[in-house]
Amino acid sequence: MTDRKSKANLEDIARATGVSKMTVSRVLRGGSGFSDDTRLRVTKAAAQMGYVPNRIAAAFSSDQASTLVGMCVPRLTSGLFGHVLDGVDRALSRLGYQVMIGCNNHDLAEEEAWVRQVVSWRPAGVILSGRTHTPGTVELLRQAAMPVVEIWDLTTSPIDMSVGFSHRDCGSEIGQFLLRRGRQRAGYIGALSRSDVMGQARMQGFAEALLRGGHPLVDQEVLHDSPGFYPGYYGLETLLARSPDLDVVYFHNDEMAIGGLAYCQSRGISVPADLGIVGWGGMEAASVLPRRLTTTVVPTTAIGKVAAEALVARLRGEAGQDITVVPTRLVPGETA
Amino acid sequence: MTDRKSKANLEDIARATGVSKMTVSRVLRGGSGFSDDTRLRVTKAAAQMGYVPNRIAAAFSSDQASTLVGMCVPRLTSGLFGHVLDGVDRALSRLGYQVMIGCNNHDLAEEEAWVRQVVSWRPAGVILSGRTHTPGTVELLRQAAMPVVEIWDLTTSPIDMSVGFSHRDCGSEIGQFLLRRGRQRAGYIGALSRSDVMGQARMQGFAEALLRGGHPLVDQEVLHDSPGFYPGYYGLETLLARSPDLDVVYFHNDEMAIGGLAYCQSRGISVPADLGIVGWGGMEAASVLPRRLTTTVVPTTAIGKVAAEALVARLRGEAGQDITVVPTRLVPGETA
DNA sequence: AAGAAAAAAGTTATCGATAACAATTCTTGC
DNA sequence: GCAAGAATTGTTATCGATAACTTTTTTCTT
Repeated sequence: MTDRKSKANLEDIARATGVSKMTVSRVLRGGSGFSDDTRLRVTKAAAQMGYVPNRIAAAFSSDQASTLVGMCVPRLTSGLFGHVLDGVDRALSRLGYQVMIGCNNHDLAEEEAWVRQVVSWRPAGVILSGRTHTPGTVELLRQAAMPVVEIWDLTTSPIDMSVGFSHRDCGSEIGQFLLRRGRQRAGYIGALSRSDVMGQARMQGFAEALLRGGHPLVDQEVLHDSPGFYPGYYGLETLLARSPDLDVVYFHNDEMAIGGLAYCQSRGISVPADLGIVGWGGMEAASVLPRRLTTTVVPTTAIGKVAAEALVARLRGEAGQDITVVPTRLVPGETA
Repeated sequence: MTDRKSKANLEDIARATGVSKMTVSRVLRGGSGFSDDTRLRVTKAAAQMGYVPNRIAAAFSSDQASTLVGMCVPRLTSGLFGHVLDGVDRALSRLGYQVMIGCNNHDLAEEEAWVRQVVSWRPAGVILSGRTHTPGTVELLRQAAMPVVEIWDLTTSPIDMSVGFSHRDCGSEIGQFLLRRGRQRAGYIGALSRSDVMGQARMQGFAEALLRGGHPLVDQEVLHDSPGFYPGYYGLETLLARSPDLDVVYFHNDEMAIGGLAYCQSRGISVPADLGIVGWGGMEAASVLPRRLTTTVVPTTAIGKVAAEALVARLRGEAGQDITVVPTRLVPGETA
């Protein structure tokens, strides 16, 4: 049974065991410098008194002791980032760290506000999404002098470390793939125009590949909306009204592409014969459609895991690379 | 330009401004008890020196000051919980709180381990998923004496507060609906049998409603797998092999139901004529299928938001109800 | 068995902010 | 102009754990 008193501390245990606070601290942290007999008595007393360590006090007394890691994603409702978060959380919680989340809604100012909050918790490290940040964000992180991992969009000049892949290359790869398949009049449907740097990078890589192949991008429709099914549906409607002769459309992501597929079905447009549909991301739903979606599968969980491990390696002073490529995979599917 | 020194503290600002630490603290916390002149000088100096408050120290010096809230979900990769998390994070970050996440993989022992970690951070409050917890979890939370919100599955005897709906009622409502539609030979496909208490509650409510209506559940297939598309696909295959005469199948969730739909399509089973398909959850993908899935839509974001607000209201000593029902909505769809 | 080395345990100072209380400076009414 | 009260500012103790250092005890070695 636990003690009535709501919070026992090291001193209480020390008193109960007849040793000093310091010895209790050493035992409970599992170091060395105490006898087996002492260890048994201390651990027993701690358990009996329902001792819950005070990490606030521990982190306060020693900067090294923080087991907090901040993790910021653009959207919490995206299936992809849920998997990234899962990869991060699994890796970190196994190693005794706790994850503080943040969501910046694809807004760099919101990201800075979040970083300011999280840095005030003196975390062991921070994981950010994307390679673009405000100067204030960068300054805050540099001052804090802790490991920082930028994930998702690879950068060759990270604040500290970078784990991910090139969005530009994703777009470029799809462009080349479509040219090889004989597509000549491609369109693009995007979302979140102002703020989504990474979607833009894919589009640029796509457009450049098409241009190099001699069949430049015919038209694009960029919605000021979140990238979901309905924007995909109505985006395609708008785009085709303007450019009915397209033979393939590259979407911002799988959800929008599935919306596009729904539009084609509703209008009797045959996919891929009349129109090719290509997504991005590799959401699970895309793989059980009647026709498997042509898309780029992103190794979400792996990115989270690798980022977490890189961060911890840095904390432990182990050698590791600053930049880790986690490659994506083009899945041909049956829609293009 | 920020100062060279990596971390300025209250004392540095006090020295630079010629006032006491306490006055600086008061100004930066935006209370009262200082002149406009002082406020200006202090805020200016703080900005110039790149002061980042130390929340560890603040939380340490006063138990009231923690702005940390723990939030534990069964799975981070579920589309539904991503929305719940989003609702929680939006509400809390707006009010100046930070969210520490956890994932228990539908395992109560993992939940207890997480609670032990999070309580050691002396958070302002905790949000858990589900109404079932280990005695250790309950004891830890009671000792910690802080607001606790149990979400997702409503309970009339919460540890502290409960926000959600009844899973049993969800199942029951679907059962009654199907009976009204003339279905008489229903099956059920579940997942995660041992640990998912909430899925079990839906199944029980479903089975009871069918029994009361005079057409008891014919067969069920419960997979020891995560509830995804493929388990839905193969689960239906197994179930129909055993009980080919079913006229409707209730799935653990929408993802599995969509997998089931894919199976029907591949085998030429006409939905809903030959077989009705019913899901649960209301994932976005379900609403853009060629045939809109019959399902129960769960107000995910709202639950997160209401839970966060209830927690903060409790922290502020405002009156509020301990139990809040956030109703689900049966969407008839076209698959049953 | 003495001395050296190793192991075990204790002491003291400290991290940065805040609560509670004390002291000082400003108003204001008469 | 002066006391009373309000507004502003300062002082001291404290939260719980840990680092760094010191002291005591045990274990070896020869």
